[in-house]
Amino acid sequence: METGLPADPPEPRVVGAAVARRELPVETAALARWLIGKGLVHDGPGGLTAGRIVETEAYLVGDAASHAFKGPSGRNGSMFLERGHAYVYFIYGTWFCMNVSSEAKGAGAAVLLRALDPVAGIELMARRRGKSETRDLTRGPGRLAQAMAIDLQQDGADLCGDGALRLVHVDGPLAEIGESKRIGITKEADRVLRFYERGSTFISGTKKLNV
DNA sequence: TATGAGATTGGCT
DNA sequence: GCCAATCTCATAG
Repeated sequence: METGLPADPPEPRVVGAAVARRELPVETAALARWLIGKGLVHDGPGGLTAGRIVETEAYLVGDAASHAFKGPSGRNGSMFLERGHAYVYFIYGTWFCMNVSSEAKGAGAAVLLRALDPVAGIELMARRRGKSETRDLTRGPGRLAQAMAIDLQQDGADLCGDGALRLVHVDGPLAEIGESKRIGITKEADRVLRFYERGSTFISGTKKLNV
């Protein structure tokens, strides 16, 4: 892999052009698909980390599997922000997961970021994760958040501004996108609302989920 | 006030 | 393949 590249690439692949809010598709599943291949940058503690989004899941309005299904609560408030804001939650007493809020203010829907392809700050990610295997740095929502230093401090952050955590455009060919059922849920388990970059080595779960 | 389930991961069998 | 770790919320008593 990557053996044909020059020894010292002059620029990272992240172009850095911020994603404007008006570019984001208004419907949640469309946003989940659109986010594949876009970049996530965090100018965080210890330095900058960035990755290409390669796996997402959509949690729609009126979706029984969504945290917003029963209305706003203390935890899920950021799901009700206008599209393009971060919704970060703490799960299983151990991990954080990051979502991008979708649709209109007050709607209550979001896209879960499940995996990244690391682009910048890989050594910093490895330190935060306590792991050296690049493939294990950002494969899965909990690992992704830990590698990018995303926690409740980023909950509610505007991802379309010039803040520390932001969405950006990335150079390169458009990814071929696969679809499947969502992972790890029991309600609405048959709905096809997971999107991923075909062939990426950073897809979470088993090989069957990357066809 | 108590209890159980949950959009996960890592370690052990 | 199984299970512990351990926070937040919803539901029940």
